[in-house]
Amino acid sequence: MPINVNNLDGGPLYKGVQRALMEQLATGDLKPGQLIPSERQLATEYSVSIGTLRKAIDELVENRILIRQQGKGTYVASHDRERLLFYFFHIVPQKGVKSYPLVESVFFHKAMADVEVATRLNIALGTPIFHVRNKLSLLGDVVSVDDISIDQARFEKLSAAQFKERPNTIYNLYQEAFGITVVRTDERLRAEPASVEHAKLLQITAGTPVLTIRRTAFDMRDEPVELRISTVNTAAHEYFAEIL
Amino acid sequence: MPINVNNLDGGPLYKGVQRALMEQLATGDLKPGQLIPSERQLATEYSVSIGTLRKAIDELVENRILIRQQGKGTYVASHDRERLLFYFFHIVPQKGVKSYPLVESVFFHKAMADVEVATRLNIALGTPIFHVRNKLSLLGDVVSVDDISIDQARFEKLSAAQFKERPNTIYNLYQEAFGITVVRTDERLRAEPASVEHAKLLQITAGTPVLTIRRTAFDMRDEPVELRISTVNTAAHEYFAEIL
DNA sequence: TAGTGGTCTAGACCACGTG
DNA sequence: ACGTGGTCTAGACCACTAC
Repeated sequence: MPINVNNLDGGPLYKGVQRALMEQLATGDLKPGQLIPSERQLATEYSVSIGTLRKAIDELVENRILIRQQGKGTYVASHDRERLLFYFFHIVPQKGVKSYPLVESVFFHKAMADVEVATRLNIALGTPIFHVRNKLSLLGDVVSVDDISIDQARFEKLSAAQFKERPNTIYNLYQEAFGITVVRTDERLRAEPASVEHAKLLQITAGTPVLTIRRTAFDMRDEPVELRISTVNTAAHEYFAEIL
Repeated sequence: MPINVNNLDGGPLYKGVQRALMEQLATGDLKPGQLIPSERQLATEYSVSIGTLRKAIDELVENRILIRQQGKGTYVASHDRERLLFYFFHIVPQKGVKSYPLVESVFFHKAMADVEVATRLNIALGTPIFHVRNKLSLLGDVVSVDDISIDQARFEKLSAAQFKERPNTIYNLYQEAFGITVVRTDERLRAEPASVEHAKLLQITAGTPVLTIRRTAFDMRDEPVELRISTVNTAAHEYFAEIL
């Protein structure tokens, strides 16, 4: 049964196919880790040529929403450890090789959105949120304290236990328990003096310069999901980004 | 006269075409700002189909080495102000909109590579370098002091005057005067206490937390060109990066 | 009107993974 | 052997720019 994605909107045909696929992803019709139909099959379904269908998928693969594997098929990307380590975790040792951090929970609170959280998450001031604090260690040293804020309305029935017992990453939890996939983040960095509270957790003296990373995470519909403020001790580690 | 880029190497045909084009770019056969031959023309030259030729160009356009303009043609990218502001300058006001910094020269010295410079530029310790220091201001406030190190061997006869009188950016100078095009950078960020020297230039007190950005710039052959250490006052500005 | 890049077709054959 | 994605062809027509 052919599906019509023609230019009811005016744009190119392959963009229509792309939107149709994205819709299936956003609704959870196609789930992370799942194999999508073959290109020939999809081309028939949408009544487009194989070339056009491939062009639609090309951009989704570039954005790491789909993953092609020759001989096997095309998968919906999922938040496995390596993927997250590679794309979303930017703290590396000043000397040595990147590794995965040990995460320990400090607390799990209900709270209300302050100005910064409300602005970044695009919700009203005072909206109920979860405020989670984690400690991240590399090679035995605490290098970062993460303060995570998420809208309670988007994460109903989330419990401290889910946060503490999860075997995988937090983005993995968002994806598996709530169907929310983080596809993009933006990060704002500043140098600030460590607060007494953070200094204690980082085992440094208050006032020592620390790097703060304000990261807003966005889902497939480009709506903000999470604000995470990481307070990083850059005595032996640093933030690394490759541009272009 | 058709040119042969066939599988003497084994890889896909479009990769061969891509390498042939890259070679013309790296040698300066095709210069920044210049219009390259049309796709139909190139397809004929290299004896490939238009689809294959387009695929070769697609990746170069993604890497911002070429720029397509429908109706006009395909250009070699050049380091104009907007391009650099957009891709390589990451300091933005905490509140307000991104703008171009005012650059003032502090000094222009000959020096010798220390351990850090030698490591990053992949040259021997003590190699003669230029060490340039600039002040960057946004909206009247000094926000960054940039310490730039480049290998004297790669920039022969570079003068202080060239640095001070240039109407454009430094990368533009590299490109126009030395044929070196920066296509990629990596950046490492730390929070550190401001040195007396830097504090004075930034008009803050020594020891105040400042953000340091160690940026290594690479050319089209992926060889390091420049190490730039930016010391940034993040009282009213911040570093911004979009991930993915 | 002529030339450019942008989209689209309807195939063919190759390289890879799995049973 | 079969099905998958990867490459490649040889066109056609559209949208945009410039003259």
